[in-house]
Amino acid sequence: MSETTDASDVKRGRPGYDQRAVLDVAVAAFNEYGYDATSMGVLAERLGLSKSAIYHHFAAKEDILDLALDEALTALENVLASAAAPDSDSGAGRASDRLAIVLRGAVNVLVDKLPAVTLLLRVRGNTDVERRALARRRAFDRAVAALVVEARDEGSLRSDIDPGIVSRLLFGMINSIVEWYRPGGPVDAATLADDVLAVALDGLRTTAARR
Amino acid sequence: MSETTDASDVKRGRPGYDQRAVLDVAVAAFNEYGYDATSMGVLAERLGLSKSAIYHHFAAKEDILDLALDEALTALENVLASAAAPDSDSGAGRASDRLAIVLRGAVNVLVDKLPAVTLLLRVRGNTDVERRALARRRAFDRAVAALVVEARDEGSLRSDIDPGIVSRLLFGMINSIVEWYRPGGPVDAATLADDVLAVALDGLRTTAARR
DNA sequence: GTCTATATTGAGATAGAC
DNA sequence: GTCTATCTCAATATAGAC
Repeated sequence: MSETTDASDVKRGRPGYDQRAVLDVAVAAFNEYGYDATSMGVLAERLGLSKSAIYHHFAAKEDILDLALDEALTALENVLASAAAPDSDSGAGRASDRLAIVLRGAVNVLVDKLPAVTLLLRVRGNTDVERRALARRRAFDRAVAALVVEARDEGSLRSDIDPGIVSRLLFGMINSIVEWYRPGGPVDAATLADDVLAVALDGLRTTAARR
Repeated sequence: MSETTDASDVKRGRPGYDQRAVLDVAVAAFNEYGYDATSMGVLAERLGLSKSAIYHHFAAKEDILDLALDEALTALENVLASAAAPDSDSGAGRASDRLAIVLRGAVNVLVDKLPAVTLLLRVRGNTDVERRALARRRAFDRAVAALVVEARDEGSLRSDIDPGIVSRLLFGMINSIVEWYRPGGPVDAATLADDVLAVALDGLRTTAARR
């Protein structure tokens, strides 16, 4: 798995792909066509390689998926860890503050690692690789749901809606960003995170229009 | 396509499937494994039929997809039509009222036709059938986005967030319901629609916690 | 690190009997 | 409306040379 490469190894004169370059092209294709609908043949075409050359970098098609999913999941898990760490700036603050940190962090990860997270969100659980990824994703969701319960219990969040539904709707909103967000577009990650938090916490209705 | 069948034709003694019964089983499988990952072979297994028997009901695998997507899209388009009709109870009311009708209607369609809508939301656009479905879906999204603009312009919705982002986040939240909602579970469609509207319009934060 | 084969499996779909 | 048998093609993956 670990390649002894120096930095100059990335993007050299002729193709000469390394694992990372193959990964990026593959993940982009997976997101475009869907994992199953993407054959090693079209991957090879996009890379300008033969199919067999890809097998020099990955032992199997599913290993490409595995590596991409791990990238997304690790980033998300780090967000949770940083919000929970007592030594961080969020430390042992109010649950609602920690929740805001996690939501903002999730939006940032999503934008930062858009291809990998997009792939993760489409995993169905057909194979062992996919099931392992789903298990890690569910653990993340459970941790956020627990944070929502905490925030409600401390009085920061409304208590008239089931916290399970709240956290699902929250992440439904956040996760849907992968469907339309494109880097380099008109909206940056920070603005996007602000908007998500604004809608989620204060809603869309103007104060004038509230009954 | 149109079968001259009476009502007693559905579910007779021996298998004796009609198109609808095949459709339902197929769509369930498509949602479980993904369309591409679902072979006619496993479909046949689930139906207790041979592969070739399925071709008596549908000329091609993609025709099954086509019919299911049309079901979901027609239902969503009807929601729009009913909210826009000047003779309906929503008629030519305020844009925010019509928007609320559409959102509530979309949640109901989603719950009512959960398998078909789930399938629709996962379409990538690889084939003509999928591209046609995506085009219809985009038209729906555009109509809702226009309604959001109207509601903002009349002063009902906050104007500090781009209306394009607002409508995307709104439908991100609503569409994500297919990921976890299961009929017969603890929450019914009406409650769910109430919760979605409550979060979207008024937000999660308690009034006490607002700065 | 890449290539040209090729092995092997499983896919969607058809023919034609019952 | 369903079956068995089969066609055809494309998929993942491997062997072994350069």
